[in-house]
Amino acid sequence: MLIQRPIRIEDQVRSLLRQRIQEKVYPPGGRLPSESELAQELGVSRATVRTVLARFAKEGLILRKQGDGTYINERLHAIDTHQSGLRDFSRLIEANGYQATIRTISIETRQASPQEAEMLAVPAGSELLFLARLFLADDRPAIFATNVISTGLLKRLDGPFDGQLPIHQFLQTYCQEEIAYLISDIEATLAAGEPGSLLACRENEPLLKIMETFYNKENRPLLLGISYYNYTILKLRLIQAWG
Amino acid sequence: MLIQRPIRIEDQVRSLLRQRIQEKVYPPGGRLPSESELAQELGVSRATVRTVLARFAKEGLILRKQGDGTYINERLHAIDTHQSGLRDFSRLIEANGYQATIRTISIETRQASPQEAEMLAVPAGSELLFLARLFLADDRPAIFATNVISTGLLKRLDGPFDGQLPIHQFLQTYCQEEIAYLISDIEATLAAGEPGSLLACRENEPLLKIMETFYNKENRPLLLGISYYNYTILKLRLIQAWG
DNA sequence: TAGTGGTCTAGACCACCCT
DNA sequence: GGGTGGTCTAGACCACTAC
Repeated sequence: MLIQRPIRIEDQVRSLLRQRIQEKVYPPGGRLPSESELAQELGVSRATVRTVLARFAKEGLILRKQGDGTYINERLHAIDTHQSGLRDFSRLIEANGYQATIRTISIETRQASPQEAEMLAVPAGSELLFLARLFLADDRPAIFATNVISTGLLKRLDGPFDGQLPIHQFLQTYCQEEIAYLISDIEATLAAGEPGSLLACRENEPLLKIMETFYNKENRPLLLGISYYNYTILKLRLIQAWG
Repeated sequence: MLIQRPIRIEDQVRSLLRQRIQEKVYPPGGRLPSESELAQELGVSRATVRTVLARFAKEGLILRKQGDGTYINERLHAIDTHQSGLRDFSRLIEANGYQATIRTISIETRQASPQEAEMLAVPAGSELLFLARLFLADDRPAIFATNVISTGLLKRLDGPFDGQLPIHQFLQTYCQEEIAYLISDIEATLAAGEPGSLLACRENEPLLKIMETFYNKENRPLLLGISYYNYTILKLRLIQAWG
């Protein structure tokens, strides 16, 4: 039996089909079996297959044609379609074919600025944990990322904190908090100061600057992030399906 | 009867609920009626209501809590959650509370560069239609956008072409082509030359540069776009829901 | 315990594309 | 005509939260 109960069937179907696409069991550019065939083969309902395929279509991984069939997007079957560029830098770096390493620049506490206090909805001057990390792609500095979080959210105030964790896992591990959504503002800026030197940029070289706020389901702001991309090493690439 | 047949029920439900949220029939931050109640009120199945709500949740417009209810995200109920920043500039400008106007800088034909020819999958030196437009927010230049398309796709070779159309409508109108998906690469650059002067930037001011390729369902590249954002006027803001 | 959203099924009918 | 994806329904059961 390919599909078994306790785990969500939808997840199993998604993993299985993604794996088959990546391993080219279904040839790039070729056609997938029909929804009914897949449902029958896996012993699940057509509706379940459809929710998985709908998600793939939204990522651009497959192209669906009414009255014809479902085709694998050969242009995207190799690249990362998860918008990881805005949430998991290690994964983004590895998806681009590099070895990802994380260097922790600093983990320290300090007081919130008025602006930080407002964005995090904490009293002015509250204590914040400040985390600065450098992400390297094959040992070349690619992204400099800083995060701040109210120490009031931490379940343990004493370290050590694992600087290798993706930020959403950091929140899970140390705060038992789940991210519901995030807002990203993207700007351009000139290399200068710490980001410039850590990313080994020439003076006044343009950099991408991304400011993020993470919220949980109660709509409470959990975390702020400011990241600097050296886009000459790493593309910030977004895929969007229409409709 | 609130919901009627010929038009897709899902679309009607989506429009209706979006309208109610925007008009604060359901108060910001408050709770929506349950799925069953909505289904009953509108005379549709719960599954249909759920597909609409799932989409809203992905846009971050609502927050869903199992065992509790569905809540309106007051933080986002006012702002545009459609990622229009990467596909419909007029809409983006208006969503930010400005008056949007489009100034056509040029519409002309020229030969494809080798790189353009490769990206559009046309023979080197093919004839391209080149379109340059400036988007103004309350008369302040905000986005300079250029597009190139193979003239081979045009159903009518002679103009005039309507420069006020969003680019996907341009493709529908003049090429009878539908966009299936697009790939956007985001970079930072320094203001210089035409983009710099049209956007009224100081020399060497940093700008966002977005390079886009649009494809149809047959995975054929239709159109290239290069856009320059003056992000001091307009934020490039992306919302992403987790999961 | 009652009510909510989350998962999953089985099946109907439609619109569309191919040959 | 036969097969495909697109839309929609009715209903079952589960996991979770509030009370």
